[in-house]
Amino acid sequence: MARPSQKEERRRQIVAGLLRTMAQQGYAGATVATIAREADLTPGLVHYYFDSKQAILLALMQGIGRGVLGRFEERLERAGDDPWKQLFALTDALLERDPTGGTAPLQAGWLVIAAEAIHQPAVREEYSRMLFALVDRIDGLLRGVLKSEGRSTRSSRSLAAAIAAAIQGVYQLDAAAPSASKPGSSAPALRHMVEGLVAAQPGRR
Amino acid sequence: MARPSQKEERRRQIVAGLLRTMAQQGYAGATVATIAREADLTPGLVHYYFDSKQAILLALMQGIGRGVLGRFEERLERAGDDPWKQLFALTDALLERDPTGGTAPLQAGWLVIAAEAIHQPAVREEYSRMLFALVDRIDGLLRGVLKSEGRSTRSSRSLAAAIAAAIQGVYQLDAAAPSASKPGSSAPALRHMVEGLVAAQPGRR
Amino acid sequence: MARPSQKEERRRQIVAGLLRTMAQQGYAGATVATIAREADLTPGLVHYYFDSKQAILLALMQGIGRGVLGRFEERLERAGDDPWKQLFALTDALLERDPTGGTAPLQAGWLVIAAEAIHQPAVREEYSRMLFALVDRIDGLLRGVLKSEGRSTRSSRSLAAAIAAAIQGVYQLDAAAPSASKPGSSAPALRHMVEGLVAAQPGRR
Amino acid sequence: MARPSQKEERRRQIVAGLLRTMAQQGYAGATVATIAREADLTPGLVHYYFDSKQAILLALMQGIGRGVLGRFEERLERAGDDPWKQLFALTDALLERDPTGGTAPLQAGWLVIAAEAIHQPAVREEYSRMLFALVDRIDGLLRGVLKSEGRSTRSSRSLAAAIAAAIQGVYQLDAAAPSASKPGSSAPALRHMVEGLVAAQPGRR
DNA sequence: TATGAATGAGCTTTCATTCAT
DNA sequence: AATGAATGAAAGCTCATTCAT
Repeated sequence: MARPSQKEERRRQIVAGLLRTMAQQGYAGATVATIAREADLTPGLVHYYFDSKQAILLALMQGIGRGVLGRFEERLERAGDDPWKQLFALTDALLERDPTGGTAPLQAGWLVIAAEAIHQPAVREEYSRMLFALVDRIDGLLRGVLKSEGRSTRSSRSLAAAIAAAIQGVYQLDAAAPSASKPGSSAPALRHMVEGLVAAQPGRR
Repeated sequence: MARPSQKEERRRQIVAGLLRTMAQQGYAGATVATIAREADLTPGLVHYYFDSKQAILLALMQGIGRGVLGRFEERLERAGDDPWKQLFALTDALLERDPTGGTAPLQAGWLVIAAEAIHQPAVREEYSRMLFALVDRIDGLLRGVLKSEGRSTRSSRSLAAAIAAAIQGVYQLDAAAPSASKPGSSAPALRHMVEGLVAAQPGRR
Repeated sequence: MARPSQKEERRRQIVAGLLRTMAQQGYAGATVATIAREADLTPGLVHYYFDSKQAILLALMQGIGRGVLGRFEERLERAGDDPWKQLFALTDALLERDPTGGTAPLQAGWLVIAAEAIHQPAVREEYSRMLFALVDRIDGLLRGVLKSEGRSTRSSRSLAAAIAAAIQGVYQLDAAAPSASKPGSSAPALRHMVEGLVAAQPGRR
Repeated sequence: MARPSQKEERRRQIVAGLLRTMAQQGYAGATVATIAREADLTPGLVHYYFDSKQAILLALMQGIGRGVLGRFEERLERAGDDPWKQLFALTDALLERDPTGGTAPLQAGWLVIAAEAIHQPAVREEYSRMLFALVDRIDGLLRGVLKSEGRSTRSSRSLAAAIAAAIQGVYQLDAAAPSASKPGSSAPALRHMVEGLVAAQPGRR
C-alpha cells in the first residue's frame, strides 16, 4: 500500500507521451519507441502497461473527455443561472486557447483522433460516445436558452450538433492551418453563430 | 510510337484510388499496394506516374480543390444578384451531401488530409493554400452581404474564417461520427449561423 | 546500305553513357534509365542494342582495352629503339592525366570494373584477359630492357605484374582519393619504381 | 535487467558479415538480408544495431584500419632501429597474404570500398582519412630511410603516395585477377620498387 | 527502329509486439 | 517492474527487363 498507484501514474505518463508525439507526428508517426522516450520509459514497459498502441489511444480519449468536461464544469458554477451565460461558459471553455500554447497538442490530437475514428472501429465508437456526450451537454444548455427566449425546443438537438461541429471546425483550423484564423477571434465568432441559430425562425428564407 | 499516352487518365485513376482507400483506411493505411489494387494497376506502375506517395496526396488535394470550387461556380451563376443567395450558394455547395453517398469519401478524405497537414509540411502548405482560397471566396461574398445590410466590413475576414471552420466541422462530424448529426440538417443550420454572424453587433454581450 | 552502321554508332553512345554514369555513380548506380539519358536515348532502345546491362559493361571493357592500347602503340613509334624509352612510353601512356579531366571517368570506371570483376564471372574473365594482355606487353618491353642491361629475364613476368599493379594502384588513388597524390607526380615516381625493379639483385637484402 | 549486453559483439558479427558477403558479391550484392544470414541474425536486428547499411560499411572501414595498422605496429617493434627494416616491416605487413586465404576477403573488400568511395561521399571521406594515415605512416618511415642514405627528404610525401598506390594496386590485382600475379611475389617486388624510388636522382632520365 | 508503359522481384528500412533476463 | 534484444511482417520505392504499339 506504499504507493497507491504507481500503475496509474505510469499510465498517465504514457498517455501524455502519446498525446505529445501524436500532436506532432500523427498517430502513425507516434512510434511506441517515441512515446516511450517522451514518457521517459522504455518501449518494453509501455507494453507492460498497455496491451497495444490502440489501447493507449483509447485511454487518451477518455482522459481528454474527463479533462475538458471537468474544466467546463468548474466554470459552470461561476455562470450562475443565466442560460446564455451557461451556454457560453461551455463554448468558451472548449475554445479557450492556452496562452502558453499548451492546448495546441490537445486540439491537434483531437483532429488526429477524428481521422483515426474513420477506420478504427474501436476509436470511432469512443469518439462517437464522447461527441454524443458533448452534444447532449450542449443540448441541455441550449434548451434552457430556447425556453428563456420563448422558442420551441423541437430541433434543439440538431442545433446542438451544429454548434459541436463549429467547435470541431475551429479545432481543425487551428491545428492544420493556424495562420488562417486570428487568435482569439474564434470564441466571439462562435457566440454570434450560436445567437444566429437560436434567433432563426424555422423555415425562414 | 509506344502505347498512346494515357498519362493523365492513369494519374486520375491513381488519385481516385488514393481517395477511396484513404477514406476507408486513413493515409497510413492507404498503402501503395492498396492504392494500386483499387486503381487496377501494379504498385510499380504507381511509382512510374508519381514519385512518391506524398506526391499522389498533393495531386489529390489539387484535384479536390478544383472539383469543389468548380461545382460551386456553376451554382453561383444561378444565384443571380442577391448577395445572400450567392453566399448560401457557396455554403450549400460545400455541404451538399451526395444522396448516393458519393461524397462521403471526399469528406472523410478531407479530414484525413487535415490530420496529415499537421506533420507533413508540404501537405500543410497546400492545405493552407486551399483554405485561404476558400476563406477569400467566402470573404468576397460576405462583404457583399454586409454592405447590402449596411454593416461594416471591417472584420469580414474573421467571420469568413469562422464560416469556413463551421464547414470543416460539419465534414469532420459527418466523417467520424455520422450518427451525431441528422442528414440534411447541416446546410440550414449553417445558414442560420451565418445569419447570426452577420447580425451580430460587434462588442455586444 | 545507306548508313553503314547506325548500329555501331548507337552502341558506342550507349557504352559511353555507361562509362560516364558508372564513373560517377558506380555500376549499381548506373541505371539503364540513366545510361539512356546520358546517351540521349530511351531505356527501351538500350535493350534493343544490348541484351543486358552486363553486355554493355563487357563492350565497354573491350572498348577501353582497344582505346588505351591504341593510344600507346602510337607513342611506341616515336620511342625509337631505346628499350627504356619504349617501356616508359607505355607507362607514361597509361598514367597520363588528361589536363581537361577527360580521363577521370576512365580511371574511375576502371576501378569500378575491377570491383565488379570480383563477383561477376564474365567480367572477371574479361578483366583478366585485358590484364594479361597488359602484363604481356609490359613483359615484352621489360625483357628488352633487362637484356640491354645484361640482366637475367627469368622473373620478368613477376616484375611486369608488379608494374601493372603499381599502375592500377595509381588509378585507384586518383579515382577514390584524388587529394592523396599530387597531380603529375605519378608518372616519374613509377619510372623510378621500375628502375628499382630492374636494378634489383635477386635475393638481395 | 534485460539480456546481458552483447552490443559490441553483435556489431562485430554484422560487420564481419558485411565484409564476407561484400568480398563475394560486391557492396550492392551484399543485401541486408545476406549480411544478416551470414551473421546468423535477422534483418530487423541488423537495423537495430546499425542505422543503415552505409553505417555498417563505415564501421567496417574503421575496423579494418585499426586491424591492419595494429598488425603492423606489432612488427615494428621487432624491426629494431634499422630504417630500411622498419619501412619493409610496414610494406610486408600490408602485403602479407594469409596462407589460409583469410585475408582475401580483406583485400577484395578493400577494392570494393575504393569503388564505393567514388560515389558515396561519406565513404570517400573515411577512405581518404585512412589513406592519408597510411601515407603519413609511410612518409615517416621513408624519411628515416632517406636521411640514413644522406638524401633529401623534399619529395618524400610524393614517394610515400606512390608506395601506397603500389600497395593498393597489388590488392586490386589479387582481388580481381588473382591469377595474374604469382603468390608471394608481391612483397619482394614492392621492396625493389621502393629501393628504386629511394635511389632515384631527382630529375634523372 | 523506337517508344515508354508495364511488370515483378527485390531492396532497405520501420515498427508493434514478444520475451528472456 | 523493468529492460532492451529479437522477431517478422509489412512498407515505400527502384529497376532490369519485356512488350504492345
